[in-house]
Amino acid sequence: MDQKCPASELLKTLNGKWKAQIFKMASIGPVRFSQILKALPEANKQSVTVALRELEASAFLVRNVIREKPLVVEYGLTERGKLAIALFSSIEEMIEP
Amino acid sequence: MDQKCPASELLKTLNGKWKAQIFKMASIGPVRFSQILKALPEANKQSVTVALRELEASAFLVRNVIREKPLVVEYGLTERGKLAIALFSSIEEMIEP
DNA sequence: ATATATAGTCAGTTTTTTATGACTTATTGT
DNA sequence: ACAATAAGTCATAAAAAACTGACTATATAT
Repeated sequence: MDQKCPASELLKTLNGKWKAQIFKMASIGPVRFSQILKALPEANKQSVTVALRELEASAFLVRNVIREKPLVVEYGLTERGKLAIALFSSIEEMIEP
Repeated sequence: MDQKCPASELLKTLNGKWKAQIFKMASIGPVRFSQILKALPEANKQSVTVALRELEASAFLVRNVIREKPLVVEYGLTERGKLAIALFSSIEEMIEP
């Protein structure tokens, strides 16, 4: 595998089945895992987990453990994540009427 | 399969192994199939074909037959394609230094 | 006559991405 | 005591994307 195109790689981490929706939710405020699953009933757990891990790894989201026992976790946008939101907005503007 | 997120779908058609590079080439001027293959030696024919078909289907590129016999074809950006170029530029600006 | 270039197509395999269902640890509610 | 909620993990299966190599047709160049 050989991409070597930074824009492509970035686009790839931004792309993925539920990522746009996750960004949309996170743009309002920090989101929890269960909250995402409830909001996206068609999404499956594993895919959401993977999406969150990837977005965290690329510094778009921060994982924040609110309370251990019982485990409560929140995912919030980083500054970079906010840039991604702007990107999604211009993508939405590209959608034809 | 159920996406129902227009932004996601648009992002998906923009994403794909050689699409960013194809856009970059087309931003300079109309490109030919063989030109793309030469510029991207690691790319494979089939993938490039599929990418071109998808970008054409989503109205980012126009296929233009210059001469039949011998067959010469050019792919150029549409207005929508130019919007995509702008999008790629802002993606590039997101890449960390 | 043979090779090269044009722009692909086709069948088949490999790789990557998504999805499924069961299971985990700990807490709160009834 | 029992069910539900929280945030996942794990092995596996199915679906989508990418790759491989051979092949097509027409034309120009050697």
